[in-house]
Amino acid sequence: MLDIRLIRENTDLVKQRLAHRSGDYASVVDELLSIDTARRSAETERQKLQGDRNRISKDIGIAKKNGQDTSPIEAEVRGINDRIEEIGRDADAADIRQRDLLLSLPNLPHEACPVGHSAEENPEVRVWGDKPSYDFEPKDHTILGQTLGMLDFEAGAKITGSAFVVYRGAGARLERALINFLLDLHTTQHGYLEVNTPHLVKAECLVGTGQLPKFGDQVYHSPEDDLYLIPTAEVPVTNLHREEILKVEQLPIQYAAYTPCFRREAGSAGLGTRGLIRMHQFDKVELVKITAPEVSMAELESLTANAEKVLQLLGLHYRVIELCTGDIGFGSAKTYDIEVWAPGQGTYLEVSSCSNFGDYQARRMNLRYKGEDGKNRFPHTLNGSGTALARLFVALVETYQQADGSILIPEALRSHFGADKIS
RNA sequence: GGUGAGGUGGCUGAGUGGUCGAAAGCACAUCUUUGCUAAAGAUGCGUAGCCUUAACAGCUACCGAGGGUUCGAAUCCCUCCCUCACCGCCA
Repeated sequence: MLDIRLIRENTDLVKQRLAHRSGDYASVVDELLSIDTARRSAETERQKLQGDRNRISKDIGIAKKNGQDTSPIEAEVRGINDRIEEIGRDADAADIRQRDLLLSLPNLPHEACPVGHSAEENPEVRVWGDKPSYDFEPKDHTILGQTLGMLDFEAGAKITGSAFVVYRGAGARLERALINFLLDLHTTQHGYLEVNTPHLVKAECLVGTGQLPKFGDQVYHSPEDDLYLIPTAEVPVTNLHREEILKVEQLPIQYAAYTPCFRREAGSAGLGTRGLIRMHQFDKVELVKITAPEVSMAELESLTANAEKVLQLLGLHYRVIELCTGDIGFGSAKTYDIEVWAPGQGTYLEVSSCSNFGDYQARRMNLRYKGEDGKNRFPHTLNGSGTALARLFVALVETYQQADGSILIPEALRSHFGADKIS
């Protein structure tokens, strides 16, 4: 959520930054400004009337004590109350409208975020390793997975539907080994605290991180309980501190969490979504940071490095790209994507998206910290996958496949997996 | 799911219709004094909005949430939520 005062006082700057995003928000800003003016004038009027009422009511109490007849002034207060109610309706309506508009406005891209219109303009930041070469035709993970009895897409479709999968045998074990490997790495080497959160959350959590109200059609919802299946651990983990005032000594807060993620993927079904690459449910280890504003950009770099370490240890070739203003997510001010090479696909797969949200999410969830000077401030929130499992699984089995159809387990994963190959 | 108790400021905890945004204590901050591994005293110390501003100040709202009664609600009424205890059920 943007600060209404920033919009009021630096309208041009706000419009100019938003203009770099895809989508047109100038008219929303204009409506916001006129609603804000109306809201404040109604609010001022209401508060003045409430002040009148409070004063006169006190007088009534005193007059009654003195045994005086108070019925004329009581009638006067009733008249004031009618006007308070009337003007209050305007003030409340404007307030609700203003909040709705603010929630529908995306974050301002940071000045460090490269300007561009679409994914084609995302600059490549760095590349690690090389594309592996094979003296045979590398197979797709769906072939490998089914041949080795690791992946059963038919069973997934049978019990739930398309874009759900059943991991079996070595596949299930590999998935579990990867989760443990990731959590162990981030908690013992990178200083994150492991948390294990509910997979169902209240609507306000999704508002807090930005999925609601705008992207409600992308999340699974249980109407009886008004609970939502989490699309990412970012939601429960970042909201752990919603409505709180943190102490400055608590910062930075660093959490790592494994959860399954549930996504409806409305409108994108069947589009280049072979195998594990785009599922309605997938596992992910998420990294979340809450930091002081001054250090958030540096923390984004370290968070991204923490995610990259995963791929380095597993020996997987990857590249890091920076999302341009036309491609960054709704709430993000700056984002790096990490894309791992999948030889069977002949393409890079996004396995991590590391973003600095600035104070955008903190404002939405009213998360603050008390600064050195005793003033309450909004901290910055960051998160990134560390990493998404399904696609990491794809890259791993496709990269380490052998001519005989077996799969080597990279050194770093062997103690977690308990074997050095799958055959 | 049942029964009972309860939800007040960072914490403890008063407060059952009128000058209560809320006593007192603790914690915290600044200052003073005595002096030294501490003590005493003074002052300050919630959140948000509005209006102003160089700053201060002022006003309004908030005592779990939402409604209601009233000229006036932390206080009375209704609904809901949550916490704790015991019982039931259960992985």
